[in-house]
Amino acid sequence: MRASQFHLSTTRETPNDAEIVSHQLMLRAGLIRRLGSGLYTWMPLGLKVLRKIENIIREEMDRAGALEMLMPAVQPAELWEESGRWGKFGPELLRLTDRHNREYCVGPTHEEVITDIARRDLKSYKQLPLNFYQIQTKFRDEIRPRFGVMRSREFIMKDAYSFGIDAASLQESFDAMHIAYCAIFDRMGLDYRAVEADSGSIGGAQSREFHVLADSGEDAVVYATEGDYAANMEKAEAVCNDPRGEASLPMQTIDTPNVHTIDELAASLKVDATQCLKTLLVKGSDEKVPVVALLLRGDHQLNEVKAEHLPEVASPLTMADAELIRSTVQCDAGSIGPVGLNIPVIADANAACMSDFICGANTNAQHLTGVNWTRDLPEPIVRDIRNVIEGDANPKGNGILKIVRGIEVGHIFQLGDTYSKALDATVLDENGKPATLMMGCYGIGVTRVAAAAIEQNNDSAGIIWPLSIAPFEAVVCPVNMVKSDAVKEAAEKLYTELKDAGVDVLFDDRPLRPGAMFSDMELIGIPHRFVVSDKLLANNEIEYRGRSDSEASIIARDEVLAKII
RNA sequence: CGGGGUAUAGCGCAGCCUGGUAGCGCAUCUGCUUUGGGAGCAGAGGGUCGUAGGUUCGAAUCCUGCUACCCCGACCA
Repeated sequence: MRASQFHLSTTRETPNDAEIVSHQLMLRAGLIRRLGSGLYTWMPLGLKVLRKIENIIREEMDRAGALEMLMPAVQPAELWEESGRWGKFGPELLRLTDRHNREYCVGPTHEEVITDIARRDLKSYKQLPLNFYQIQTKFRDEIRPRFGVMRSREFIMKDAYSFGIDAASLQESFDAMHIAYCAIFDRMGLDYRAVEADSGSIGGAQSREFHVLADSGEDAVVYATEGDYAANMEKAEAVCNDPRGEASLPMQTIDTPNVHTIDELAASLKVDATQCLKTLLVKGSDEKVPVVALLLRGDHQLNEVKAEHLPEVASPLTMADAELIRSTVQCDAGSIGPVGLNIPVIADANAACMSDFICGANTNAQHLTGVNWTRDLPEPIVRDIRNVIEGDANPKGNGILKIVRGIEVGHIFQLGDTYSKALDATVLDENGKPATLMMGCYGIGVTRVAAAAIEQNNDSAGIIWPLSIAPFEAVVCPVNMVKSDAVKEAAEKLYTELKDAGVDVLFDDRPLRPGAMFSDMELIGIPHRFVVSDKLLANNEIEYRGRSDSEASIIARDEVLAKII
């Protein structure tokens, strides 16, 4: 491709509403243009990147035996009513009405459609297992789109859905996808982790998220320093190996005026937050237990997903409001404690192994010190309800937990029979009896991968594309071609040679000064750069510089192909 | 949804307080010179100042409504 005919459109200045580096660089390099909130046009240069990402995904999905198809973006409401999601899905589902007043949504995902296909098309266990996928535009009306295509409303996703006769078959499909995903992200040259994720309300089902590691990531990824344990924050298991200390202090009531938070409590008593116990009141799961107390060590944070899964706790998790707190403990939030409570008390393991601790006295402006389990209050129910913190013990063995930031680019998940049951998708099994299909779903955010790759690979000059997803693999930069026929001829020849060798090469034939040309090519992140100039030609040489090399090197003209093939 | 902010040329901004008919940098176009790290000089084009109304002799500027966009928050015991 010749740059003069490719509409490269780079800018030196950064648009002021771009917060993170990938968004800034994508705009500056001319990969994308914003149309509206969370809506982006992919320019020719950006589309080349998307196509390369898609092709890698396609090749690996095909290799894993999945079949590509294409479903409609707009879906009838009836299907969603059948699955029960028309009512459950919140405002992020974009709903619309056609001229006949029939209701539709723009698909944020395609479980309903694919399950509908399956129930109509699949009749026998002999047709299984199957895995269908598509690469298609989705729409989710995000509360707050941000970070460019990282969290946009319209985005391109690869979604796949597997169908098996039983749980074992589902597990096989799931494992095959796990392998395929690793192959995909390996080929893209990304630093990523596959982590255990919360599997929602479906018990026993497996769920893995694939995160590209980057400091700007929106998710916390937890991994163990020894062994291969890795999980996201919702799922990461918090364990407590510390023994409970002996009770050494008597329980005392102290006045604590103007103390409402753990920080204030620790500061006023000059103790560590780890000595304080935090009591949270949440709504219970039924009318008989309207309120449940959740206990955490002062420095720990509640994990809402874990709490929500507890049978005693209402789902979705709802914090008790001021009125409910008043009627339960006769004091305000900030002075609540577990001593003398006659509601279910659920403590995190670390909270349950505290001794001589400090907590609210259930009277405003008072706290208790020297509190001890068994002696002063009954043993609590112990459950994992907190977020892990850096340095926690590895729940699966030796070592400790570390926390890094990640960008979720893929998710594989065992759906089981949730949708197949709701939509009655069955096939006949070996005994001629109807069997409900076991489904898995597997997503990759195609557009997000592009942003994540930049987030992970950039420097002050611009993007540093991994070779496999770079818009061009190499660029030929002639110096002062307008004046030198020799340079023009040599550059044309090099360009043709690279092209004929199968290299996706850009020929920067624009009449630019070298500085401007180099800056542009670095901004858009082309991995290999070859410079042709009169001086170099005199010695039959070419200058080569890899995008992440600190310096250029001079190579012989006939070493060019060997350099990159 | 709550709070804050912005809207002036393609992009980044000034002008607004104190009303008098719009300017700077980058980009664009023309010419000449220049050509190994975002060139110099000379010239040119481009804006219903988000939108609707109000005040005024006169509004980018003051007032009101609307719209769009951005940021922060939605863990508090």
